[in-house]
Amino acid sequence: MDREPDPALEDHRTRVAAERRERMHSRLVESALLVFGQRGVDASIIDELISTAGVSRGTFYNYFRTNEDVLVAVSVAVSNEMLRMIDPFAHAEADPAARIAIGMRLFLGLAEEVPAIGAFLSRGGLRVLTGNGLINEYLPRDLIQGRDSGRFHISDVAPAFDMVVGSTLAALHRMQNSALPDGHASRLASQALLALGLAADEADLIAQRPLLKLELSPDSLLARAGGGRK
Amino acid sequence: MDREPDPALEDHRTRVAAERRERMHSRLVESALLVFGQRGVDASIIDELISTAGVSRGTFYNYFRTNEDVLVAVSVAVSNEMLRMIDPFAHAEADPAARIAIGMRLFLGLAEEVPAIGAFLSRGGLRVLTGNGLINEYLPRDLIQGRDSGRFHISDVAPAFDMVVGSTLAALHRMQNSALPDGHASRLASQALLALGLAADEADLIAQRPLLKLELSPDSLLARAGGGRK
Amino acid sequence: MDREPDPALEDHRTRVAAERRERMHSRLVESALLVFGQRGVDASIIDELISTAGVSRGTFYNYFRTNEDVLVAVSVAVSNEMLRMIDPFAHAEADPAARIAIGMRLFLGLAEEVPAIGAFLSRGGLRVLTGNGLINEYLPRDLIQGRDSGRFHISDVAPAFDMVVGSTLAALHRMQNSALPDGHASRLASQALLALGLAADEADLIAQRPLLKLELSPDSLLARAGGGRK
Amino acid sequence: MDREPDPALEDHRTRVAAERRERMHSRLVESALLVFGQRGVDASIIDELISTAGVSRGTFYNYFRTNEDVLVAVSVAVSNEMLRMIDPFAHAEADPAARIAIGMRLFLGLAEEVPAIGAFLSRGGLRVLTGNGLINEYLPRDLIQGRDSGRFHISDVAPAFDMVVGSTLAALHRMQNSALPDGHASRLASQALLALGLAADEADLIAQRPLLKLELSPDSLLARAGGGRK
DNA sequence: CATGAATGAGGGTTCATTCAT
DNA sequence: CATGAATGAACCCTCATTCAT
Repeated sequence: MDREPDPALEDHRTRVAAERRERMHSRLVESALLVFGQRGVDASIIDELISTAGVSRGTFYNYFRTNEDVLVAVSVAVSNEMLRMIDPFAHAEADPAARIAIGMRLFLGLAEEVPAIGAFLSRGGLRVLTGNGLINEYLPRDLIQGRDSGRFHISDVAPAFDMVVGSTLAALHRMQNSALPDGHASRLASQALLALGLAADEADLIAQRPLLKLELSPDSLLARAGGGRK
Repeated sequence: MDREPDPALEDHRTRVAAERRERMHSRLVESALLVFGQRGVDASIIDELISTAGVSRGTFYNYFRTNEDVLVAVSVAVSNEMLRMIDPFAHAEADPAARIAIGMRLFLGLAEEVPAIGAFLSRGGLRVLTGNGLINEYLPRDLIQGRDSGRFHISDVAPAFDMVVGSTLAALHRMQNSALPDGHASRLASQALLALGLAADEADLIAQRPLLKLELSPDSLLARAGGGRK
Repeated sequence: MDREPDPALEDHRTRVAAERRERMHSRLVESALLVFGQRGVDASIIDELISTAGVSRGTFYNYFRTNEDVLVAVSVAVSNEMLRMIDPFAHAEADPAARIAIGMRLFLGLAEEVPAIGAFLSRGGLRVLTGNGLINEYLPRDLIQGRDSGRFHISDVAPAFDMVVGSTLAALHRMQNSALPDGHASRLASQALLALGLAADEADLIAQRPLLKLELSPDSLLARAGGGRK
Repeated sequence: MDREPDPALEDHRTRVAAERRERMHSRLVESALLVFGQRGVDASIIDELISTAGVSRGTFYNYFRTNEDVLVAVSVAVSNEMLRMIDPFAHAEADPAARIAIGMRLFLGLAEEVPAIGAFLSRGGLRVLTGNGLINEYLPRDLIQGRDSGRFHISDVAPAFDMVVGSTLAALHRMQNSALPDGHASRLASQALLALGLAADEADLIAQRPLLKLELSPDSLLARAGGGRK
């Protein structure tokens, strides 16, 4: 007799509402990814974002408070998605050299496959790339493992990190003007392995191993953001 | 009060006026360098620029038309100044490997010595760095020479360019948060030489050669922009 | 699950629903009183009101339609509550002079006792005070009675009304910055009686009569709004 | 030969610029006075202000930064103007009783003469009235002088202050709905003098003395804000 | 050429109100 | 009835650019 009975109904309502919120959040993040890629990560995007996403001004403020908030959300989402794509392949390898080479190549491959991601990361540069764990977790771990196991001949992790990340980013930047020539990513990876102390023939071998084509799961941010297209 | 042509006087006037214009232009570029370094190359800077330079709004528009104009002017000025500092040392070397190692180290050294330059280039990233000939002219030439002479073992210039520039920029970015550890630049250069195909002991040898301290000529942009300390 | 009219049950349901409505309405009015007191009667309060009351946006609109609606409801509620407190004491007096003095003093006493009320009335000013019958009914009646009986020497009710109400409101305003000094209300009342034509010694006598402490009934708006302290 | 000669020209420029600034400031304050009077002192006025003043949005921000800034500026300007009008008359009187009566009557007279001022002060209430020295300086001084000289029989200045200010403000509020009846201000003043301890016949005599009509100097804020009109 | 007031487009933010669940 | 996401009108504020002096 007293109000609000039916806990099942409550649950249902709650769940449905949470899902709706989640979907709207994704929609905004997707649109933001596109806009940041086109206009740069420092641009004032709210107007263009809401028109791209087709929502009202007020809705934006129900999810984010500032431009910076959005940038962080997009960075995190991109970071998660890329790791989700790359990690399975990288972790199939026991050799840190192979993991690094595969990581570089898949990273550039994804950026090429999904231009929105490429543009976003290129515009964001090191600020976005090293600011949200996209790379900060896995790469140092691999470098340390390689050094400690004698696989790499490096006295210090930091310059090696700079070299791997910087090389990749420079190639990503190059890609924004014109498609990378065939083999660019492989050659970049091969150079990186050389720099880490591998012998030339082994570096080439590892960096040129055939790579499985990534499958974008159709509900991922990457797929929705225009993947498989151009 | 009445005009008497007097060609000599005319000339003098013209010359003085041109010098005044030149000084004001430099003053604006210097201020812009500082502001871009603090607020990023995409920031709206005119207000802060004119207050830093201590000139009026109208004066600014007598020298530049847009924000982008200023960015280009600063990029060119920085590029010229850095080349002017680095080139004499690099050109003393016949070996392209040594030139590249010296270039990377001096570049990072200058950025450390003159924080305004470091901040500006870090903020500007590849867009500024590769957009104004700062590096586009000298580095490819060295890479080609090294490849053709058999000094480098690279099949393609582009990945090598990406590696050298990207590594350096990543280190520059790292420097913005905390001073580079001793030897970081040398190790980075050594890695780069390794990647270009030099043997490890030679790469180390070249990358660790003692470096003369750069002298900032006191009227250079770099010196005025706060070099030598801060 | 199927409907069976059962009139008794119907009545019960109806009654319970009405009580629930009533309680929610009171809760909203209380919260609004607090918020108006803190932020001013012209502030946009809905957001803060619903969070203070702990209800949803939609619930608010089940009870009120506009900001102004709420202000009216609060004014009426405050008006009713204050009259309910003050009237018994005032009506125990036959002398209109005594009634006015007691009214002023109790009014200020209540505002001091229940800061939320004081803040609300001070923020609302004459607009709230003279807009909802809080005073419009009783004070003119007393002034007319006093004039007609020869107790007051006033030629016109309006200036006397302005004097009584204005004085009290100014004191209320003063109270918002720091507690009134002892005797302030009494002296104010004494002045008012003087102005109405009483002799000085009689005015003092009446205005300084000891006053019973008001008891806030615990379910009143005043008590719930933080009365009895702060 | 060197730039920027002619100090006379400089002076002229500077002076002209300062005058222009001054005029624009006045124009904005005038418009703000009107808008505050119509919409209340808590209203968001910038949009309406700039359209009333016929200036651009940016111009507003060249002179004020916030709504509150404008309110302060208007309060100060009104305060200054009113004092400038009233003071000469009040200071012609040696008797503090006469000064207070004249002050109350001229204040109300001005508010009636210049509806914009009346509306502004009524909307602003005690906050504006006692927040900017409009009254805080002169009234307490007169009250103290009257008390110390034995002219007034008051034990405390504060309640007397509240009575004078509160009465006047209540009358000002009344005036916003309909013109004050003839003699309202005089009767109010007479009551105030009674309350301060004067005898009834003397209070009446002083409060009913004929009053010179105020002359609004044509360049004053008051005149420009619609004085002499309705 | 230098100055700085004025401009107004562009973007940011709040908040009363609606409505599907 | 209660809920809270979505809406969009109405504000607020900045800043590149122009122009009279």
